[in-house]
Amino acid sequence: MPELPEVETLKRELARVLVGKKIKKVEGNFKLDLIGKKIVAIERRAKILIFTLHPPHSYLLAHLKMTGQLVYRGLSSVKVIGGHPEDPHKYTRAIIYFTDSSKLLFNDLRKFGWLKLVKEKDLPKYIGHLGPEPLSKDFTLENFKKILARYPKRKIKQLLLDQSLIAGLGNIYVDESCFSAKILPTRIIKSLTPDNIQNLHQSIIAVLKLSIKKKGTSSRNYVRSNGQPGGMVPHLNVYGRGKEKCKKCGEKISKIKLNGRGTHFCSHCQK
DNA sequence: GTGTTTGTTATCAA
DNA sequence: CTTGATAACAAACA
Repeated sequence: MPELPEVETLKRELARVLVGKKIKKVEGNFKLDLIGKKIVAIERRAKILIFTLHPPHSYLLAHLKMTGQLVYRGLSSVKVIGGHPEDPHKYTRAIIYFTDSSKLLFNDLRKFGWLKLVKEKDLPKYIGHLGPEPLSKDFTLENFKKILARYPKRKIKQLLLDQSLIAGLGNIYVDESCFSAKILPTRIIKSLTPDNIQNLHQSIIAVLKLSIKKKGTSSRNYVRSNGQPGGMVPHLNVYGRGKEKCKKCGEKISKIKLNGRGTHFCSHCQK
């Protein structure tokens, strides 16, 4: 599940290799009129990648949803037995070729992800409703408190998943942030103490930063731009660890459904 | 055949 | 306006 750290990893890796490249050809079903356009910058907003193009005033947006991958295949002439992991396959939905013969593959097993060519004036439709970036200076403790105060009756997990309030968290990092803050994801917001809120604010930032450092969580489909997995899985405390032992106290990790989402926590460490 | 996996949006209900 | 629930999208996996 590509969430903020995974998309940020892709942004950084792809920016290094794609900025300055000109598009030669596009294959796939997304009807992208990109031929002759040049990538001049790559940004991220929430879980959306934004490729700034030249000529100006148009952008290529990418959302990987649950199983999308963006894999870059450079100029390596190395032959790999059985084929490169980055080569096109059954789930390759689009390929963008560059004039230097390198290419970018968009793979997506479940077809929820998308690529879109968007004019500048239409950008707000895709990113205008999003809340603050948790790793930006907009995400202050005061700001976070104000957001929470608006929805006193929600469960904290539900609020953290709402992209219009805080941008970029998904199921993995919400569960991990709650563990790190020692609060249950089921807690009603108005029951949270100032200490709880401060811990949660710091935990969100710390968990996201650690995952970016480890290049993201590859528990399912996510891979880095080179096709390799990220290194965050060994650092997860609760997500995907139902029935395993808590690393801190040894208690069995609980797994429940909360608002239709698999939700993981330690009932001893989190209150 | 059944349930589970999850990002996002739409829709309906209270 | 808030909130909660459900469906829709799709395909693999146990």
